[in-house]
Amino acid sequence: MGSDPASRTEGSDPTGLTPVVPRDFFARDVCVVAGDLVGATLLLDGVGGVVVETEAYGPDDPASHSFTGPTSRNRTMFGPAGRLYVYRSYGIHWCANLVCGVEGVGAAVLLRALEPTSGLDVMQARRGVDDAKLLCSGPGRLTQALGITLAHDGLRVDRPPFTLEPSPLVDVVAGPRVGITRAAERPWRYALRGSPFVSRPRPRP
DNA sequence: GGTATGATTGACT
DNA sequence: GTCAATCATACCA
Repeated sequence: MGSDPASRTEGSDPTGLTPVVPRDFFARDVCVVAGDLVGATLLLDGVGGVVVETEAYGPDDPASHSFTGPTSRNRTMFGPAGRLYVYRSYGIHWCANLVCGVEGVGAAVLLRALEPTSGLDVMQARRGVDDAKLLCSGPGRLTQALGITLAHDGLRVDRPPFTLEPSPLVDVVAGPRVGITRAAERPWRYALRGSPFVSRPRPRP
């Protein structure tokens, strides 16, 4: 004991060690978190890599699932920050988001791409491809490689089976979001500059 | 009740 | 470049 509660994550920690994710990391503006997540290392059961591409979906955002209010699908978005919001995309893929901001507002960061660093063999088996650039370069590919499904919806990303280790000092670039029709002009897509592992090489014209 | 849409991917021309 | 797969949700009658 004796450490500042504000510097610790919620819940008990049997190790007594300092958590790598500050408790308030996700309780900030969704665009700031989306940028700060670039460079972070995300693992699920030891499988994953470095986040190289994210997108922010905020309140008052016509492109966000939260725009029309809570539903059975998006209720996790309106819960506590730092949890996983998983939804089915195009009836085929899973997409993973990290809930941000003040509880009840409905903001989240879409994980769009990772640079694979751990458990390459597991990801290759799940994806059915060997090329590292095809393992996690896209929101649907990323969830398939890590094994994320609706079963992970609502779980905290800073506790097992997940680990998240943010990393400062990365060169982040921003551009328009991908694959949306509404509010498409907002530059809320963030990526690691020059990374060959992003889902699209450059922002769309 | 029906029908259109989508924060995607992979296969194909 | 085009297009199908596949289904929960949104919207309309």
